[in-house]
Amino acid sequence: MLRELRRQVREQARSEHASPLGPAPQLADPAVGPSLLLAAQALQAPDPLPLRLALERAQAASPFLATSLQRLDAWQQAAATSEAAAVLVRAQVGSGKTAVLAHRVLWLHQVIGVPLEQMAVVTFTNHAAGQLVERVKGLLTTPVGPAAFRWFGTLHGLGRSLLAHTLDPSVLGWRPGFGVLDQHARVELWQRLIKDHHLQIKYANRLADRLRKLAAGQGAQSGNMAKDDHLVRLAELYRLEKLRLNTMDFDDLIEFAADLLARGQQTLPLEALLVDELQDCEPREVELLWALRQPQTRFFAVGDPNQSIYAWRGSNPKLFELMHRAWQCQVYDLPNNYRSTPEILSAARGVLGRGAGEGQLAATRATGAPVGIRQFHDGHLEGLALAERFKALNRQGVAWPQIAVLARTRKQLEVLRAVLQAQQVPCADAAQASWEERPAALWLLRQLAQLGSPDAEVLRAALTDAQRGWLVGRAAGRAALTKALATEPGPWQALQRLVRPAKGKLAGDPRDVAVAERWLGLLQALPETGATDGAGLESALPPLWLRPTHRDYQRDLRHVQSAYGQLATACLTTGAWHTAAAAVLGEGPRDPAGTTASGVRLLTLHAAKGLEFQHVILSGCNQGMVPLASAYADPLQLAEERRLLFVGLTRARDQVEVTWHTRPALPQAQAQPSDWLLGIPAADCHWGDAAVAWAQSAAEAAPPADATALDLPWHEGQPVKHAKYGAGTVLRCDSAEVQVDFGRLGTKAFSLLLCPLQAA
DNA sequence: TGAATACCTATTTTT
DNA sequence: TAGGTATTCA
Repeated sequence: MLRELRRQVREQARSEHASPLGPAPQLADPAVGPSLLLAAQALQAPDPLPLRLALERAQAASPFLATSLQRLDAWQQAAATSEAAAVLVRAQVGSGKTAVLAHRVLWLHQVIGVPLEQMAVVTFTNHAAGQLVERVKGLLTTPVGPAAFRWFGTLHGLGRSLLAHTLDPSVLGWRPGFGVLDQHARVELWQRLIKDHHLQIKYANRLADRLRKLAAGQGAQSGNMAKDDHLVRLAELYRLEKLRLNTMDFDDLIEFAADLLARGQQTLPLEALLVDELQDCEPREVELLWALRQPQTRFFAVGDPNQSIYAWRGSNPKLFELMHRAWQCQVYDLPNNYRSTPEILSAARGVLGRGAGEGQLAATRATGAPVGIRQFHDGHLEGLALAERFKALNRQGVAWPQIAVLARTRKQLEVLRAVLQAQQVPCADAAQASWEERPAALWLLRQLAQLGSPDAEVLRAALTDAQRGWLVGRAAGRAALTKALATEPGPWQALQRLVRPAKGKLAGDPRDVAVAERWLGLLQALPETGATDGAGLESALPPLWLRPTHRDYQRDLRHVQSAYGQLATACLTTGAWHTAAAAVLGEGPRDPAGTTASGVRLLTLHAAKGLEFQHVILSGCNQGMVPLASAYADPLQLAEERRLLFVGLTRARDQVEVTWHTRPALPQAQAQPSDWLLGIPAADCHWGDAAVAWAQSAAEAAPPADATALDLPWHEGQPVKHAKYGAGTVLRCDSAEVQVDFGRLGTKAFSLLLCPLQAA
């Protein structure tokens, strides 16, 4: 029976992952909601008698715990003190699930007598695990050492810990003391293998995705490939190389641990298994949970199917139901939201539509302000308005970190971040900021760091790099470059020959050649100007090495300029280019002025999960962004987009404002607000002056005069000066960008935010 | 070798 | 809709 259900879960998870089109077999319409079965059981209010008995037991074991339990509501108490061996807690948003989880740990430990060392408590992030441990420590009357929490952490952490200390990975060929490859090291290893073994890999930019699909048995074909490439060989080489280096990647930690446990060679002394955010577990993580649980292991999982937003990564929105059936779990509900105002919760329910089915989300707070819905011309103008709003809030005593701006994509946030910073609003660092997320800047810094000791191979790689080294390559033809590199004594000579061919005629687009020449000059100058001070640096580097027509040009430009600034600072202390670049690479990206750890938070809807703020702006909720236009192809995806908006709205304690743009910057977005905003009950929201604007939206193609006259700093025909290009004339200016004609030097575009122009 | 054509994908991310 | 990649054609 169990085996059969387990197979079902696995198959289902896989099939949903494999083909997001079409619902999995045997399942009801996902939009109907998580599980009517679960809902029916959970509707009954907790019986007071067992609660009283439970509190008495707690009192006998630990008066401190009993006091703390009494501060919970009846639903929370019932879940935390359940006598059932397997418990599922369906926690509505903001209903105190972390408190319940912490109290459950204490209940099991102090009342049932389970040693902390024999509990595995699994969270989704290390941050969440840390918070939980702190909470548990706060409920303990006697201090315990860190060893007690050896199995508190993420599933990856647990897998690693088990493989290192409890299980025997030598069965699989790995030795004790194995290392772990992070995402970046993994990519570098692939690249090295491809190079060393002369592998032909197509769609190399989608390599991770292709390898994952291959591992899932979905074949090696991709895109419009007619013939196989060396992907299968790469996968095998990668496996062998990991063995040789005695390292595992993140996926291996989960998979190997589950595999070894399933073989049953070692049995864990695991008395209790507690899981947070169950709805987000991926198939291989579910496998590990299954392998972890022994017959005697008490199981306790908390989650909210309404907040399942990772199905695209493989998590199964039906996991609650499947677990419930497989392990005959007792189900508890936490219906009371202690976070948000009734208006916010009503709006959140509204956007969930039919998916909210059970209607058990109950508000406990006093009435607040309605949800505001406002439109702006675009992200830039919204940013300016938000800056004033945030400053006013801050003057009224709202701390910066109590304000958050949420958007569907990171690209939307970048615009807002730039404007807010330009307006001196402190913004918190982007979560997980790393150079890996800034490929253009990373590439530049790497080249500079390497140039201290020019190495022909490094330079060759730089110049022929498919994504970033395109300039020189295109100016002369990449094949010609490769040939030149092979025939000339060194890369410098090869470059020179290409940029200035013997006949004296420049090859390729003159603009490309001009930039290539600048590059050449820069590269040649670098070793000599190693001691350049920071002051001259920014003007010494060409800002145009990126392709202006590239989709990510503005983003890359910002990143590169930010990296220049950091490099300039580093040069002041370390002196030489290459050491400064290496230092900057090591310290990670620091955004320019205005960025602090305690500023306004700008987050994607996904990244905002699990957080809460006093004031929340949901920015750019245009039709086509929320939901993303592509989600319409698949009802499962569409349901997930609804949950995503639900998550966004419910981050707010006091106030939410939803905004949309009459001139959205991204092509997928339409010039109208998301349809789903209409699901918000009229009593709970306030549509700015949108009614008017909406009616006008058809006439938007030619924006009204007052929209174009919005305090733009430059106007058509205005003479301007630029430090490098000299005198020019403004061709065009919108709220984002100004285009200037510099005559012989051609036309340049500048972002208004970083605009180095002066009026002539 | 280079140009033209065909096809696919776009977004979200922890460890 | 556009931009990137593979493939085909000249």
